[in-house]
Amino acid sequence: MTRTDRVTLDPSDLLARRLSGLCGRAVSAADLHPLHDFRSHETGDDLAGFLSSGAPGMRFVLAGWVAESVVLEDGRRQIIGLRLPGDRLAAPGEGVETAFLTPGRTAVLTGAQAGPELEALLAAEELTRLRDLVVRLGRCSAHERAGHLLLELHERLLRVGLAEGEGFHLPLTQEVLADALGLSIVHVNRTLQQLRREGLLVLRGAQAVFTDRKGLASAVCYNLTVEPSPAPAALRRGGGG
Amino acid sequence: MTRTDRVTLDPSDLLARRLSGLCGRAVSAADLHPLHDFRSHETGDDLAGFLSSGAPGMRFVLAGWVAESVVLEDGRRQIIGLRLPGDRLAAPGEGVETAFLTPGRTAVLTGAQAGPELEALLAAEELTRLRDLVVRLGRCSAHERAGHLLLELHERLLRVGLAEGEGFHLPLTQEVLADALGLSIVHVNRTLQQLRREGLLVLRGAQAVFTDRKGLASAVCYNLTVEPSPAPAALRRGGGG
DNA sequence: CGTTAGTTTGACCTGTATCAAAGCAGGTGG
DNA sequence: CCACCTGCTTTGATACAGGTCAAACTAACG
Repeated sequence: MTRTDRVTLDPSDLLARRLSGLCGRAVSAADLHPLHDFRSHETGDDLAGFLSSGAPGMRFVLAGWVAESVVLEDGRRQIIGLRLPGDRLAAPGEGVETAFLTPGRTAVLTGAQAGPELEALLAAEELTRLRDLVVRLGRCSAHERAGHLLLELHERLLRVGLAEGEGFHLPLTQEVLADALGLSIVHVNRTLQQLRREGLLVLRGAQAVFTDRKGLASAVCYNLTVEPSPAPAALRRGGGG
Repeated sequence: MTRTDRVTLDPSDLLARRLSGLCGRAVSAADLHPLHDFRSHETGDDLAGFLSSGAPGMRFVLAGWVAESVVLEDGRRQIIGLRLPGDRLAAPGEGVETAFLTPGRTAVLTGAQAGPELEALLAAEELTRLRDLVVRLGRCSAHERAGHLLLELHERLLRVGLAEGEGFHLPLTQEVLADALGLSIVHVNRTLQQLRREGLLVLRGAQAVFTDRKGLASAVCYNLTVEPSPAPAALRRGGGG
């Protein structure tokens, strides 16, 4: 149904990959045995009650994209975080709304892995991401913001094996992008067009491909940290259509 | 020397006040016995090495204001956090620069109080503040940003007893405000003027006084959470010099 | 096919940045 | 005590990035 399926991973495998990268040591899928309480979610599902239940364990996204957003009284919306497969879902703060942007799945991790050590690493990572977002919104142009976000998403997907090479699946409408970037929807459209015109990016439906990732990164002050493995032939050939 | 002295508190008392508010239960100054390693700092002192030392315990600001900022290659600067007396100083993340904006003092808290429970509360608080900042930068006008920040600072000072009534000491240049608000320095100036013209605010040197705090709050979508105690006569009379 | 959600385009407006220069205050040295 | 810095604030003129409004286009879907 969605193109996400193209790259399919066992959920434990995806999470193991994610946590290995985070902890700096190997975490095998076997370690994640106590992954349970799998659930499916529809686009738009609000996770508020579900996450505030205070049940023990950590809840992770296994598939689909989740947005955390704040909505002001007059309707302005700001997305303060995007959660991708492998990311932890934290209890939403006061006034924060957490909802799936696509169909997706979640599960709960308990046991030794889900201890304070992991908690600390996840918290640090979220803090870093939030700080980057502050800088992006406070001091970057529309052009930079867009490139910056796309590069970040790509790297995060690479880390969990949901992207290979320079391309990735971007299931976001321009409206969602606008809310994530602090821009108007019309301006997002024009900004993306410019990135394409500059030969930095190709967008075909929900598929995004960097045509000059390093160039883009240096153009928007993004610090690349993940090396893409070369895209396997299967993906490169059959990719878009 | 600075006007901060006008409202002087015992450091343990200030910190006790801060932590009581945070934990939702009384924390007495006596509990904070293991407060030690007091240090004085000058304006501009960079705290990088000092905070990354990995020494045990939590380091707190006792006096003065600290800014955490990120500087891009081309010199653009974004302040991602302001630390006021009573705030914890966390180890700065990659690329984050932590420095005193005024002369100040710090100390280390160890022992039972400085446990994971407090750590969690502080982290949650910092997360909330960072999220507010994201919304401010992403979806608020200059006018709203400025009002929002001033209201936040005032409430934080109220909580530690460094402000009373509607006034507070604001030791920030317009350049620092600009970097905190994601605006140009010139525009900060004009924005503050507008707030004054609207009768919401009075600025006299480094002293800021709200003339219509509730009005301002509702004008900028700020959710007030702290009730100011009425300003004591001494402050109201002698206030400005 | 009509409907709906999303994207794209054009015209126009406004908030904010930029540049340059003038005021202002506190501090220093003559 | 005055003249002179130096850092900060204020003002004016001008340019531009990005917002808003409205409408056309596209593609998926029943």
